Amino acid sequence: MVAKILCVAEKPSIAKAVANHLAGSTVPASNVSGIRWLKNYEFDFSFGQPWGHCSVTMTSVAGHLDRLEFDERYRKWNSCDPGSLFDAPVSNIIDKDKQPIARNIKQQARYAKALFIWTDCDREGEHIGSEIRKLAQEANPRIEVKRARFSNIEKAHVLNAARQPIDLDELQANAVAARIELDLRIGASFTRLQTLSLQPLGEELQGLTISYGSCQFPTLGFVVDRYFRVKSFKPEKHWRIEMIHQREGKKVNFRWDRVHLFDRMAATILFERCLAARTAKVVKVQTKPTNKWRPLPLTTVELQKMGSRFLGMDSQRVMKIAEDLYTKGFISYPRTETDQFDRAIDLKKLCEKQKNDPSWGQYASGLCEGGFRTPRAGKNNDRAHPPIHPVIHVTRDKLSPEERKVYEFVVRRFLACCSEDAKGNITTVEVEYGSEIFSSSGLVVLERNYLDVYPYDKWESSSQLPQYSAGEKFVPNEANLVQGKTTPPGYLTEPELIALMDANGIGTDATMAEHIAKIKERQYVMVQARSGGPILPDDDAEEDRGATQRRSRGASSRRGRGASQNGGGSSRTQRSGLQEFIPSTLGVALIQGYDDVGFEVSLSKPFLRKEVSWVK
DNA sequence: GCAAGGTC
Repeated sequence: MVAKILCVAEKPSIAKAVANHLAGSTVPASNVSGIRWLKNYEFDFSFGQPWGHCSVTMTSVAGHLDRLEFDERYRKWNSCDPGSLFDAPVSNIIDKDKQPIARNIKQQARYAKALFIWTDCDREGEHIGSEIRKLAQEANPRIEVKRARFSNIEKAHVLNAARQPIDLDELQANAVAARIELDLRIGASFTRLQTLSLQPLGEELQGLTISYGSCQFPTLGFVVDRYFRVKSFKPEKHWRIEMIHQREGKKVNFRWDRVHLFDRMAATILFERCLAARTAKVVKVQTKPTNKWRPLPLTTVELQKMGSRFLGMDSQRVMKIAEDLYTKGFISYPRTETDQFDRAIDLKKLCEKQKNDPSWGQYASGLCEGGFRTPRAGKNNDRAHPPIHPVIHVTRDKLSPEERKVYEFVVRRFLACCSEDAKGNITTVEVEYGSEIFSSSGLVVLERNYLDVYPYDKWESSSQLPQYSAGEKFVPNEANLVQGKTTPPGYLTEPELIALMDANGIGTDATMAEHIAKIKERQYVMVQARSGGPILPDDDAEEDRGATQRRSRGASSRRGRGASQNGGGSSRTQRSGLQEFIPSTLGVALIQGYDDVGFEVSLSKPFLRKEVSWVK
């Protein structure tokens, strides 16, 4: 008799894709009673030894099945001292809406020889695998359990994974079990303690849930930390030498190599040497090619950052839309840390699918006709999902306005990844004036390449430098000692917060947006549109030019480092319209309160959480 | 009325 093997994936889309690959053709889906979107796929497949030719049922769960909860008598908020939640009995239950999924696995496991677990190859996937195993073994104690190791759903890779199964990683599964229990006990006990003891302190606190969470607090901590850095900022005076030369009707503003000095006397002495020298000497004129690199393949974190920067949506909204697009089959899985495409994915074919779009179709055609370049590879690979990319072409009328924005971004980003870098020439003129070196540069963009399809990056030719030749001397038209001062940082913006959470291991790509939404909902932080004010970390701001200055306005546009690779571009345009986070009195008080308690490890800082969720 | 992590 043919052996039966049960395969269970983490989500329906993987079950479907894997089933079709293993079967070699589209497998009909059969319904599972009690749950509309769950399907079973039945087909034959030859696993390697010892299983051989088998009859397979492929199905899935939808994330975790189990939920950890306190026993009945601890559930009411006033039923116990919050501290007792640290050792109150807890148990795993399966929510009612997940019961049909569990029932399906048990039914299918009953007559199966083996269970193959196809959950994502990450820590949570390992734990979900252990939940599936527990169910299967309840129905069939003798079932053999294996795990497929796969990092994408490309056919050859999937077939390979099916034939070389490994074992579940118990250590990782256990680490997640510990994480779940800690989060529940600490979250529930601190939340009850805070809410019950703080609410009576003020009218404004009535009815508020004053929650504590191992991720929400470090998230809030970042906002509060920045707030205090802005508040306690003391401007420092500095001085710089400005030198302007006019030639061919153009005003050339030379930058001082030292940028500025905080010592007035030193700056003055250097400035006087410049004046004493009278003439400046051109020491180097150099024109060299420069590139602006195309973007890296798209990760979740990057999608969220770009969303709040360019699409006018907060990170939670962007993720919601991206998930909808994924569910409809328009884009790939939107929760990924991977910024490198696997060789096995046919990227050209994906470009081809975009050929008929009225906006970027022509550009996509260009890629198909020779413009295609293999994308750059970033440093991250979660071995579970490819970078976010469009799966099929979708016409405008099938999308809501917000869906359209996110889909368009995903497509343009993908096409940009598959393009050539932008190319230009940068000319730098370096002069010696007194004892000091000054320089100025001009950029000519020669080939826009990926920029044509990716308007989110800016790289434009600057005004051109007049001719200079090495060795020549000239008398500057103006030389000034300019006093400026350092400017405070801005309040934290959403892309900055996401970057901090990412770098410090707070939350996962799937949950960072939720934590941000949570601290807003709890009224720990407020959001305001960034407008004017001391935003730009640019020493041109807030200059006090004093009485001696003759410098004309409008000549300062040459300050930018036109050729910086991967640079963020001018911050002024990118930052306008951005939201920034200001902590509420409550938010500040909570963070300060915890810091004042002086735990060995600060709960407002990310270090403890990072240790809990650290992988290897 | 609590957490964070999956996913539909």
